[in-house]
Amino acid sequence: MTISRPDGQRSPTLEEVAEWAGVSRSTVSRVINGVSTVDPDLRELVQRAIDATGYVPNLAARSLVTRRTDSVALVVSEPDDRTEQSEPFLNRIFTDPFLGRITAGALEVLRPEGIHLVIMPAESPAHHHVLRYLRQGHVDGVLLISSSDEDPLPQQLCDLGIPAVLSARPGKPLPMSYVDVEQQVGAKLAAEHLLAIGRHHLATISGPLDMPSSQDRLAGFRAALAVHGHAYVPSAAGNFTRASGEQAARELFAAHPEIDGLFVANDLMAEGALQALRDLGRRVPDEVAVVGFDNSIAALQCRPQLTTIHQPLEEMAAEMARLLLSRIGKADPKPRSVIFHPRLIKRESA
Amino acid sequence: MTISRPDGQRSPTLEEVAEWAGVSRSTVSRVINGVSTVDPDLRELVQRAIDATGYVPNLAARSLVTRRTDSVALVVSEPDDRTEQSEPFLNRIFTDPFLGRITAGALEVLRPEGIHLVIMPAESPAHHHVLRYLRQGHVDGVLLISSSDEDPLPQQLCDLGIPAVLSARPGKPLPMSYVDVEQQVGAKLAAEHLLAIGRHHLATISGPLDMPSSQDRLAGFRAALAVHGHAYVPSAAGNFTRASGEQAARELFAAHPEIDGLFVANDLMAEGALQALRDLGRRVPDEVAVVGFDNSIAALQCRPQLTTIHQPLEEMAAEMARLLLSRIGKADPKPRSVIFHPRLIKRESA
DNA sequence: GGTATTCCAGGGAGCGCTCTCTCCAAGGTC
DNA sequence: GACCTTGGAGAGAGCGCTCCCTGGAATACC
Repeated sequence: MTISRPDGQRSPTLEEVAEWAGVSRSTVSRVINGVSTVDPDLRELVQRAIDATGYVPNLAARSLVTRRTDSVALVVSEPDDRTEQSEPFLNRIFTDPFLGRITAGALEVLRPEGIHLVIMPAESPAHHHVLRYLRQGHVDGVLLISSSDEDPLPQQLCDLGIPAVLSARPGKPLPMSYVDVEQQVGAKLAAEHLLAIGRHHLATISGPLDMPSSQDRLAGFRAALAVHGHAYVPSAAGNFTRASGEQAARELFAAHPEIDGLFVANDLMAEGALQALRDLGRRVPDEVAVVGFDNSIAALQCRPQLTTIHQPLEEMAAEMARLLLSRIGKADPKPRSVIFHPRLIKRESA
Repeated sequence: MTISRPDGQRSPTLEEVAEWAGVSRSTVSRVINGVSTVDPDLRELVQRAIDATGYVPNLAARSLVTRRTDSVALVVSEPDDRTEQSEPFLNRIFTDPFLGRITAGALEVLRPEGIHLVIMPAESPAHHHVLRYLRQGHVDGVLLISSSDEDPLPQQLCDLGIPAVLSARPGKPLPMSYVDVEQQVGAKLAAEHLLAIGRHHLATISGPLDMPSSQDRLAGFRAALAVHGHAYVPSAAGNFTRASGEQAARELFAAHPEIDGLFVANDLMAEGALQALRDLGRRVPDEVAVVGFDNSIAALQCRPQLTTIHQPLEEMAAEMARLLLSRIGKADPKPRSVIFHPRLIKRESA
């Protein structure tokens, strides 16, 4: 950094604070780091010196010796094969309420620990950029939001030995901690609710099929319906954006006009589907019942408001942060996973 | 950080690479940093040593001496007085397409320079947290998205002497670089378009009135209408979220059912207003014409699609990044500002 | 009263890098 | 051939901090 005080001089060092207080560097260091074996009078003297000089520890010097930076990265990753889409990656992740909830949940845990969170988008062509950032030791660990099966980032982080926690079950088995929600159970809740309100022609809009979570929701939905004798369930895949949900709904209803119950793999796409249904003149929920997934704020902003499957993203992110901190603290590399339970939130759309 | 190679040993140092190649630390350093005065053969030898050992420079050690970190922060700040709102800050900023466009624009400039961008939300109670992060020297400079007049962060960064660039004209005069768009001109474009399509009862939904940009858009709209003899212009303030736009529109139409032309200070609120109008049974654009602001992706996802005022956010962010880099490179602290031009994008809603 | 023990401040090494300075060798000049 | 210049490698200091170790003073123990 190039920090210089307003008057042009450099920011004070430990040594200068020590001189001000008439003590040794070590003593100031002890005060800064809250070591208890310091005489209270001296401690106060040093504290005054710190205040007087406006001292702030130099992070580079500190982390050179402690090998800690007290910050972790939230990396939002994107696989290769989806970069060609209409809506740019950055638009997508910064439009979906998902990221805000994750951030909020993680900060809830990290801030009290004095750990900073830096958010980094990592769309595919810039993967190496982010990887370099991580390898350089800017952060102590990584919260990785990775969607695709094909994403090499989890494996790479693993190889690098950087502590990391995943936001979902990895596509390939990997010795990493992760949190997840019971995707199949969520889908089952949706299926059973649609059946319970008397719908017979069910269909689903899934997420991208290279994502384990999308696969699980789709499989869970189909499995639940199979139990009730529904062998064939029309489906169309979107990419979790509103526009893709709208598009998928159009396709689905063009091919299967008889559909009267729709499970959509996230709320944003459900909102798009609602739009499509409105354009098609289908009344929701009278003619078509719609169930979303996420229970994001988008679900409340729809008309009609979305019945949806709640996943506790904030708690999940908080747990990710906790898992990461425990990995950073100890040298214990034993990966753990924590699975959360979804639940049905009944509103107007189904 | 606690990086250890998979096999448990620490990552290699310059010294080790030098030993591998049989040269001095200095030579390896020169190769790493692309200094030209190195024998090509030696350079290649060193390069092989780097590859073989998997060497990555230790950032802390480097920045301890260079006083550079090669990363900048994108800080999204929030003033004190707005934290009490219904929709949490993190939800708001990670739902508005705004941030994604800013990030994209900044990365466009920063990545080719090898500069990393870290995104940090800074809602008011956590200001000191972020400030500490910045003071510790994690970053070389700051791109500051600050909305309110009352936000102390610009002043604080100024006092700290951290290079920073603002995303809008600061509320109080400050020796900082900033970019902005001609807000008043944008509002004028909206006003004149609404008049041009024959609307006579105009109103506006503004942003929070503690934001200079909101004030400017409101003032610009009023001024343009005053020229055409409209003395009184009903207005209601939102907070740039969809829900607040919906709410504001309801209030406005309850008090002034005669409104036939509406200028909304951003697209997200305009989308909310469209929702309200639909609920009220007012046809857009036939009965009420609506003009938004931003030309965000949200404008395309509305029904009807929004006529809006385009502001080139990506280019503005890129310019912010350029201004910041020039401030970081040189010691020249002369602040500069760059003002962009808005333009009207005609679609369906007006 | 002498020795063992505890407590707490200071000294010093060293984290991994950059960067200046020095030095050597090769080439050029008169 | 003696001198100077230049290109390019190495040596060494030092960035600001932590942390181990040492040592002196204060206290406890026999």
